[in-house]
Amino acid sequence: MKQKPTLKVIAKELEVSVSTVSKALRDSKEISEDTKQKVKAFARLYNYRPNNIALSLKNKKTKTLGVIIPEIVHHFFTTVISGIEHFANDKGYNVIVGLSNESFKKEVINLEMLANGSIDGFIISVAKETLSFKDYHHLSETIDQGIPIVMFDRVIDEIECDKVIVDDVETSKKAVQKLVDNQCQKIGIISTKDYVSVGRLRTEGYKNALIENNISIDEKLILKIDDKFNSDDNLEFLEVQIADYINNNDIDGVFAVNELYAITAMKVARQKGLRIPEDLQIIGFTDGVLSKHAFPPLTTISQHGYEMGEEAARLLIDRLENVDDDDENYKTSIVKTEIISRETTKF
Amino acid sequence: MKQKPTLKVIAKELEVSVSTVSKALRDSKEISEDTKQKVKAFARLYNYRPNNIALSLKNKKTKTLGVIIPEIVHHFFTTVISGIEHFANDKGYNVIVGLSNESFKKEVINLEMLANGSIDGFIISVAKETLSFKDYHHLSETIDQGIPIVMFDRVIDEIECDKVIVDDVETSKKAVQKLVDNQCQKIGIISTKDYVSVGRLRTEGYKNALIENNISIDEKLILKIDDKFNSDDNLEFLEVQIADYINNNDIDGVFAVNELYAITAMKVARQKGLRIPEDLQIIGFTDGVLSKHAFPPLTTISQHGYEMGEEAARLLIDRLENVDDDDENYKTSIVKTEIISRETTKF
DNA sequence: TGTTGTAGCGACAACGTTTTCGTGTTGATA
DNA sequence: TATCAACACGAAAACGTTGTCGCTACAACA
Repeated sequence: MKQKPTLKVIAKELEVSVSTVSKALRDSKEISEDTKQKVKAFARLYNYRPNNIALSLKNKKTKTLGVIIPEIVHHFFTTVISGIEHFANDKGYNVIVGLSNESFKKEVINLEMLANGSIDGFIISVAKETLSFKDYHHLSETIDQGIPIVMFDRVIDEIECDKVIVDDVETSKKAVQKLVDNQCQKIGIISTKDYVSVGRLRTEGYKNALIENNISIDEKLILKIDDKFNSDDNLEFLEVQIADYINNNDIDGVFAVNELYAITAMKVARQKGLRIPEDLQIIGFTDGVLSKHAFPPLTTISQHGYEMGEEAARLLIDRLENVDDDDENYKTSIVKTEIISRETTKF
Repeated sequence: MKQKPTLKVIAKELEVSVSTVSKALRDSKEISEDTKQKVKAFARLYNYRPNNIALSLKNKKTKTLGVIIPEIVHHFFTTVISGIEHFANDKGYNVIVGLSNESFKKEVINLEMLANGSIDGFIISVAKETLSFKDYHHLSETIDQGIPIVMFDRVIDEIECDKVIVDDVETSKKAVQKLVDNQCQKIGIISTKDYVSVGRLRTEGYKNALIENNISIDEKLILKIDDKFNSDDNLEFLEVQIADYINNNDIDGVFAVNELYAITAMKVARQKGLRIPEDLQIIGFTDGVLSKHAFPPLTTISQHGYEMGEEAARLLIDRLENVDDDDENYKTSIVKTEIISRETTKF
């Protein structure tokens, strides 16, 4: 087992000082070509690499980004992480991932664990519990300590920071408009409780579309699912709620605010003997593997998670590397969405 | 913006020495109750937290695990990460994620980037490219430097380290046996090229099952897909290959070594007018969202990714925290699998 | 009174870097 | 020969911690 060599051991071996070695390796012109060659050869031979931790301590920068998300077993989040990783790695940053599991407490713990010097900044999508508790002290304190945060997807208006979102209202409106254009007479929405910002906004878009088409809003057609926590656990409960909803409202078009709701609606409809898209047209939000491989393939709205991730990383790194100039003027990037027409809509 | 206080500023403020502050906070009995109270109160007030980086440097431990996987947009890997995260966090470790994108070069870069002090050990599932190149120097060098590695899923026999796998051969045999028991007459397998260890092993299990049932092995029924890189890009190519295969062999049972292959086979079969499971029974390896929500829901083998992640983290942390005693006796954990019978098989 | 013990605290080194500043040796110049 | 710049290198500080050691003051003891 070869231990990693340090400057010190190289220095001792070559009978020069630590500073000389350091300078030689960084090609300082203070050092003669001769010594440089010797030091570099030796370093190469022993595969010297500067210790990141020591550099972090010295530079007060870790070149590491902390990403905190509700859950990782979720296609949208993984695409976002991919985007973050890609951009960050390109810029020489590492990514450290924390999972909140939709729990406020875990979110706080994760944040605190990483805020003690381990990372330079955060990219975060807040937990549902945090949203429902409306307790954001951990976030504002972190920002207060000079650690920048970029929020994406699930975002908090009250907190001032960079944000990356899709235009939920406008996008949802477009989706519902598509259903209207496709001759749907009775259009419903399967959404979340209002404390989840994206659910609220998408419902708003749904309403806007109806209003613009002079269709009256029927609150019975608005289903707000309450899945506070991990959705996988209460899959059956979800199915029951959606079955109830579909059985009690003879809708012929439905807009679901996420993939799972859409797929479940499809399943329930099939059990009820409805043909898709003839009897019921469905559009889901968030394009994931499920939508693509569903039968029939689901018409969805693509959020471009990868691009969101890249953009979030870009905003964060920009802020980290230009601390001085544009302080405090926070941006919120809106990444564009796209309707991917597949087979659960007539067109 | 409040900067994080350090021991030094607390010391200056309280007019004591840095060591006194450090000791007071760690409840050393060298310090009088009086001073302890004062220091602690002050620290609480200013929300003092020790700087992780400084601790890492001092202790030569980062309490961070590096996880390197081929891609994150993949349900199996995300469940593994969940398991790792959970166990690691419980033990006070953080997790830093690197993506190889199935590329040898990126795997090496990621490894080197993290091996310079940033992490205490690795958990890795190697890239397909690495497997096909058979170039493992980066892995052996890392181990040589005293940084332990735990491999999972895609594993390299030649490298000595802890490993977490499923018993691919035995599990696949069971799956194929199920098809035999379900009266399938002509059973095929959709696998990967042999350099992917899991593909090779699963094919072996397939053959074993046939041999045990005195069924002769027909190489034409063994399809070895060559998707060297990211599977999402050449989805169509995949479909063509599988369509060719299904159209040219009138199989009535097929075992696919992963979820995507199984789903694609189902799609192709449907297009051909085959009824599932009446005309064709399908079993997939790796239980993911796709299988669960497919239509009809897919019978699969669950790999228990979460448990694999936990086990990998356990092995790694065990090794990190007991460096002295059981050096060099590497374990390979085999986590058990389970056939989840859904609707693509008759029983 | 002199010795010993101990409570309470500070100085310092160490972890591995980078960087500033100083210093000794050379060779050229006045 | 004295002065000075250029060159090549070393010493030391700094980042924030922890732990060892040493020091002082005072109390207890012989």
